[in-house]
Amino acid sequence: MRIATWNVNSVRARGERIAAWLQRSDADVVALQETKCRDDQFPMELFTELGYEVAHNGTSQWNGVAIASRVGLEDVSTSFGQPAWDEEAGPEARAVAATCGGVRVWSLYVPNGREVDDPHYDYKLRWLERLGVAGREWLSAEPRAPIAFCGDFNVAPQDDDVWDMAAFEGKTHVTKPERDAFTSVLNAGFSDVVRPHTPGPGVYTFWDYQGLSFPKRKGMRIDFVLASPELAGRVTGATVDREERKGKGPSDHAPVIVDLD
DNA sequence: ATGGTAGTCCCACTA
Repeated sequence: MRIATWNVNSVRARGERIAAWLQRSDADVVALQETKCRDDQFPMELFTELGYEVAHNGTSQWNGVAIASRVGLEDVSTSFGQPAWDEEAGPEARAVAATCGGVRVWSLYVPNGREVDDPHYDYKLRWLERLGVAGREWLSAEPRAPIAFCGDFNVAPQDDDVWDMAAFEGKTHVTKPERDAFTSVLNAGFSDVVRPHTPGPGVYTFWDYQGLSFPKRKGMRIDFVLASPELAGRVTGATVDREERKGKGPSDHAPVIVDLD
């Protein structure tokens, strides 16, 4: 089975590329982030025509996450107890889960902290820490559960995960609290199953649209597949599809692909 | 040549 995660930066603006990529990549399950639309605006036919079922969580032009699967899609959920930015409005559309081919897949779009002194930074930390707590609870109840946390974590956990640490002085994505919050998810029993197959430095999943970042290789590795122990043991390979960042109208993120036994 | 982006509820905000 092949699973993937991809921040598409608008599913409507990138329909043609996404359909072409699905056929080229041969992914069985793909977790999408930043669909940037409501459920009623989601281009469902694009996926159903290719044999995928879709679970989408989108409430506005912001955020939006989905799972497309051609190996089944059961027990859809949008909550792991995550905090809301606005408690009255409820949680933002940043999480959706489904059981696909026996694997519990989560598509996650971790809040962008904006600036270290912005309230969104604390929101980001709380959101990630709650993910770790939820993961720990699930594995405590079922240690052999095959669970994949797929998504855009908006954290570069190691210095090798950005092109130049000096450029991140005082910036988000690389601060110790963010890295500690990311580590809290790892400590709950999840591991980055992509890095062993894509050693750095210089392997990234995101390149800003601004300033010719992609040709200059100024990228960041912020998109991950974090697997429970049972699932991690089934991983046979992983790649970052940086070719997808090229050409006309790419997302600013590349798809990340994991192969399972 | 020393700046050059792209998405959205369209021109202000998000990333």
